[in-house]
Amino acid sequence: MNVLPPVPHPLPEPLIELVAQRFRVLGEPMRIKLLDRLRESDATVGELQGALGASQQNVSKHLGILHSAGMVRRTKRGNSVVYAISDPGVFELCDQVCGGVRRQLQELEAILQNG
Amino acid sequence: MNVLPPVPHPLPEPLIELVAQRFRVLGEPMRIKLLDRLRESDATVGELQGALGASQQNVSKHLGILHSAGMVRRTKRGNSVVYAISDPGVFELCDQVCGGVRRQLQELEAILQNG
DNA sequence: CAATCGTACAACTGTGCGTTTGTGTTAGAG
DNA sequence: CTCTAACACAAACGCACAGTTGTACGATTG
Repeated sequence: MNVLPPVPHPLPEPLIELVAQRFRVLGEPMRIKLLDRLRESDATVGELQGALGASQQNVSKHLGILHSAGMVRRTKRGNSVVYAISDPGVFELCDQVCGGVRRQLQELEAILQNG
Repeated sequence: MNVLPPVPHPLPEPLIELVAQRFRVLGEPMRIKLLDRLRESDATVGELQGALGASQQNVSKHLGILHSAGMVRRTKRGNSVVYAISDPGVFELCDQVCGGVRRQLQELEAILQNG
């Protein structure tokens, strides 16, 4: 396992592009829901479709995007395709953002109560 | 300091919306650049404009979005307005994503070499 | 007070992305 | 072999947002 050197500053242009792209992949509620559901357990397209109440084409498309981004893994099982999280780092990201959001909400609440 | 309870699953709809929105704010190269520059030190709109080679209106607009998201802080200093990072958690996010991207690039490289 | 600099705001245009609709492909059942 | 179900791929529509231009506001300077 090789250790990565620290992130350079300023960030080189192509890296910025990649980072922004990765954030953009997570900037869609449907994809957050898919990942959140997959966090519980692996699932087929049909199961995800039922769980989220979305059309098959829509689910499949977003799963394709998540797959292109290397966040989920595809496995054929009989007639179905099973999806699973392939990069656990996504969880930390989401948790971190969730924490940040809730911290902000708390601050807002505090302001509303004290002001 | 109150401790936040662990994140519930499945994520409630409004929280998902907020999380996605937050990711979307970071899904724009210009805003990543602004944050990356502000990481070095606080700066005025003019300074940021010069450092990034963008128009003043554009810089101001993106700073406004970052400010609405609570990621940067505004401070008046004489004739100018100084912007600064207000949520250091953004750094961890970016670093984490940077790490993830570079890890992926390394894997790709390894595949290309061994395949 | 007038002039200038820095900044924010509003209207407009173009484009990228999400959604929908339709079709192709593969695996299993009869 | 035919039929059906599950999934992926492709094209069209519509919306939301990034970028540009023009303008208005506030502060500093002379």
